[in-house]
Amino acid sequence: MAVSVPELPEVETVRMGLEPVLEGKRFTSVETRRAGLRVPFPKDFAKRLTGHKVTRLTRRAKYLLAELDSGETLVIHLGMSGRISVHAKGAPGELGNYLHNAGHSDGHGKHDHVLFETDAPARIIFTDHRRFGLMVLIDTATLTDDKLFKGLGPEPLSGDFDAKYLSAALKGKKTPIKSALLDQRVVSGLGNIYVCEALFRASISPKRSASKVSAAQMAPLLREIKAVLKEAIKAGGSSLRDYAKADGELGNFQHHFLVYDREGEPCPHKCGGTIKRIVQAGRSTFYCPVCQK
DNA sequence: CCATTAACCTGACAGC
DNA sequence: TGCTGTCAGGTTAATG
Repeated sequence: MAVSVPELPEVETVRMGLEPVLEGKRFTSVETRRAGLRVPFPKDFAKRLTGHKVTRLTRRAKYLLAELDSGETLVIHLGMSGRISVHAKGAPGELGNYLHNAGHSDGHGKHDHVLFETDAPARIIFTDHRRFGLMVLIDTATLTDDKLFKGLGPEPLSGDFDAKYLSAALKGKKTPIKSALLDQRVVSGLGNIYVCEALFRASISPKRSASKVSAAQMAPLLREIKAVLKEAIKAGGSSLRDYAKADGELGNFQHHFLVYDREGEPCPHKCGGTIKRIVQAGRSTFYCPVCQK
């Protein structure tokens, strides 16, 4: 299966993998290989990072947040194809079991756009062949007011994302439930793949109008969204431990999905249906027309 | 205000 | 072999 696009669980996996080489560590050098990604790098980007310590590494939606002791936060979005790999600066293996050595990359690959070195001592390479990613620096004090974060819906794994909230958020929305769940203002962090998977698991048709998701369907929908994300995060954690033993990179996710990219295959619910692919709002949707109502 | 669509970008792949 | 065209999807600006 192809390497998938980073959604919430993948970003969380990257966060978990980066934590040991970033949290409490100081940037000793930062190098950019181009003017920017989806947006230009901030003014004096390297200068504003170098010498500063990462006090916390967190995640909001699909954004990684590296809080610095300078009062700024480094915000990283992986876009569609962003990958992060961690390498030893010296001899292989000297970093211990938190090293995820991508092996094949020396940081001079065609799409290696940003190199961070820390006093871990580790070299962190940001690779993004399609450059839909983003890196900005934002004042930590006003981070939540920033336009990137201001309109974001609740974290799907938080207690705020419950039946009461979701019913209200979907009320009056004529757009299909599939599109509504991709809207980061409704809930943040879901992408095309996990929305397809959650709707399948909850047996809800992606074509159903958002406002017409019944009260009875709300609980399964919430449960399956949370479950599929948790399972993917768990799988990501396992893969991190595997990568510590073998070559790999943070973000090289190869999950197994029930319906995504399975057009023409029999429905895994064994309802006799066949997985169909349709396009909604310009995105592929995979679902079972028989058991998703 | 709301909903839909195109644009950004490059690698992979199908078809000729 | 190599060309051309299409597709993938997170986010956002533009359009209806």
